[in-house]
Amino acid sequence: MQLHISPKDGTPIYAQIVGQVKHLVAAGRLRPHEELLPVRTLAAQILVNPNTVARAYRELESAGVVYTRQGAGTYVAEGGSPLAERERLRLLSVRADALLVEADHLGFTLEEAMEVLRERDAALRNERENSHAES
Amino acid sequence: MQLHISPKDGTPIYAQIVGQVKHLVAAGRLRPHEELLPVRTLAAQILVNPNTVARAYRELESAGVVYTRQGAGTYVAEGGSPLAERERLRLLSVRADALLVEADHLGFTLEEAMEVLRERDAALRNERENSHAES
DNA sequence: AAAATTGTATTAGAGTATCAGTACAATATT
DNA sequence: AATATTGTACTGATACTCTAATACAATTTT
Repeated sequence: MQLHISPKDGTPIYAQIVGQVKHLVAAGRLRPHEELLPVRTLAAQILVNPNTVARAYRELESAGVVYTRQGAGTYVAEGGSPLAERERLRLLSVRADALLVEADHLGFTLEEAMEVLRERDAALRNERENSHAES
Repeated sequence: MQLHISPKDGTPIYAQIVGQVKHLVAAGRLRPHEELLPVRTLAAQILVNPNTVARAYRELESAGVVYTRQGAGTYVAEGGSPLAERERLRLLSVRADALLVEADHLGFTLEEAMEVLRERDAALRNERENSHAES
């Protein structure tokens, strides 16, 4: 599991871990039920305190991205989180609004924004293909 | 200018102001060259320190959303910011990635995510229409 | 059963962000 | 020119975030 941490990036280390793991899961580089590195191992690898990794794992569990079994390990959860439809839509709308406001401000049309979205989606899917090929 | 501030929302007051003004501009409720409320007036309206509003206005100016003339006032800027194409694309891609990762995790397909995006865009445009009708 | 490995809990400290108080500078208005 | 109105700069107090240190609990392995 390759994580790239920038201690002085402004964004907290634990948040960087959360974001990158989410991205890895979305990209399929981490498959359901696959075990994440133990907190101490990952902590040693990226040179931070184990608690920092533990916090990231806790947040990921809250988000439904992973599940943990104390003494055993932390594993990638399967399927989407079982949230109510209304809540799923609300969460996605927040991101959509952010994208639209940013796009408008940057002078992109809706069509252009959607084109960018398609391209980024293709990039994500490409990562997924590569990761399957590797393993 | 109607702003809804939640002092204990977790997100800083100045950030709430920034976000809502950006949204208002994107929705056309604030037109180019329109004057924002003076820092003291808005501060009194939402019951915060003028400095907090001033900070928000400063951030908005850095973002190219408004321009300020000391002694005169703060006004909505026109057009998109004159950023390099590469930078514009990068900024939008950040939002797009966030949307896609979230969508994947929530179990939305790309098509569904794009549909949500269209709906939210329609909602934004609707706000715009209403604000024009009002004024 | 013992030891090793894993996640968890609690506490504390350093740093930073947030906001308020006050005084200042530039522009507009009278 | 004088006054009022606007944004700005500086300082400081408080609260909170982030990280680390240490000890604990549950599970797996030997």
